[in-house]
Amino acid sequence: MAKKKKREGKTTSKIFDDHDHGICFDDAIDQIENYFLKKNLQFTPLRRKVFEILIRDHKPLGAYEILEALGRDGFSSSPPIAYRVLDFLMEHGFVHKIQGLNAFIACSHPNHSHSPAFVICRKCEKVAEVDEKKSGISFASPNIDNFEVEKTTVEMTGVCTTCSRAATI
Amino acid sequence: MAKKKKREGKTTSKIFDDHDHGICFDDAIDQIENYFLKKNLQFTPLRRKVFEILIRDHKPLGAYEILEALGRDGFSSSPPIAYRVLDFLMEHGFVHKIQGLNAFIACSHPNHSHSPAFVICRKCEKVAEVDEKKSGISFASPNIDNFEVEKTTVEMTGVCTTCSRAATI
DNA sequence: CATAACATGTTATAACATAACACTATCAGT
DNA sequence: ACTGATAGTGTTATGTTATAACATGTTATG
Ligand SMILES: [Zn+2]
Ligand SMILES: [Zn+2]
Ligand SMILES: [Zn+2]
Ligand SMILES: [Zn+2]
Repeated sequence: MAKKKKREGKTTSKIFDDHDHGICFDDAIDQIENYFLKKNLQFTPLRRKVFEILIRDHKPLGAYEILEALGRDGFSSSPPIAYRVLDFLMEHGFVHKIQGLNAFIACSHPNHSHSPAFVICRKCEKVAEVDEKKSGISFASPNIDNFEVEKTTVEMTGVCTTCSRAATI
Repeated sequence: MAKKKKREGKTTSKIFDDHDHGICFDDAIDQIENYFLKKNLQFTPLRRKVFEILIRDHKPLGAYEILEALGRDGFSSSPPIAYRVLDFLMEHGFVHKIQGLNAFIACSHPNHSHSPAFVICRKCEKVAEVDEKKSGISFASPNIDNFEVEKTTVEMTGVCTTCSRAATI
C-alpha cells in the first residue's frame, strides 16, 4: 500500500486541495479491496467499476451519469444496476449520497465509521467531505430528548474560495 | 394575536409533543400574514392554502400530496403550481424541505432567521424542527477553511420514543 | 387605461428511483 | 460432479419528483 500523505491543520479535504491523486486513487482501491476481502464480500468488476468512476475525479455524480459511464465501459446501463451497486457501496460506507444534489460521491474517509458532513460549492459543484471534529462543526448530541439518532445528514452549501475569487475579478 | 404558550427546557419541538394546535395554527397564520404585509408581499389564496395544508398536521408532505390537497380544494393541481409556491414560501423561511423525504414542512420557528435542523422518525415519519442552540447540536463554524457557507442542511434520522416503546412491547 | 410586475394556469418533458421477474455465477453440503 | 441455496446481474416496465416553456389572468402604478 502506498504511503500516506497527511495534511495537518486543514479543515476541508482533498477535493478543494491539490493532492497526489494517483496515490489517493490507489489507496482507495486498496482500502476497499481489503475491506471486502476481510468481510468476505465480493468486489465484483461492476462494483469496482462504479467505485472507480466515483473516485476518479472526487466528483459527485448522478445515478444516470454513472450509468452512462458504465455503458461506455461495456456494462449494462439500466437504472437498477447503478442503484443497486450504489446502495451496496453506501451500506459499507464507501459511497455517500449528497442529498442536495441527488448525487453520489466516493467516501474520503473510509475505514472508520463516521457521520460525514459535506461542503458543497454551488458554483463549481465541487464537494468536500469534512471530518466533523476538524471542521469546527461540532455536531454534538446524538441524543436529542431521548430520540435515538441513527444517521445524520449534514450538508453545507456555499461558494468556495476559488469561485468567489473568480467572481470578484 | 393569540397568546404564546412557551415551553422551556424542551429540546424537541411541538411535533413530538402535545400542544394546543388551534393556537399554534392561528399564531402561524398571524405571523405569516404580518410578515407578508410588512414586506409588501401578496399572501394570495393559493399561498395561504399551501401553508395551511402544511401546518395543518405539522407533517412533511410531498409536492404531489400537496397538489392533491389543492385539487380537493378547487385549486389547480399541476406540478408547477405546488413547486412555485413552495419555492416562494421557502425563500421567505416559512417552509423547509426535508431532503431525506423529498417533502416539505411548515417552519416551526418563523420570524427569526435560522438554520433549521430536523429530527426525523423513520417509523412514523414525524419530523421535528429543532433549534440548534437548544438541541445540543452546536452546529458551529459557518466558515470552514474560508468556505463561505450560505445554507445548511441538517437532518437526523432515527426512531422516536413513541415508536421505540411500541416496538419493544 | 396603459403597462409593467407579479401570479397562476397548462402542457409537455426531464430527472430520479424502484418493482418485479429472469437469468447467471458462486458456494456448501452431499 | 450434483443439488440446492444465496448472491449478483440483466431487463422491462413503471412510479415518483421536479422543471421548462409558454399562455393567461391579476394587481399595482404612472
Ligand atoms: Zn484524490
Ligand atoms: Zn465518508
Ligand atoms: Zn401545532
Ligand atoms: Zn424553520
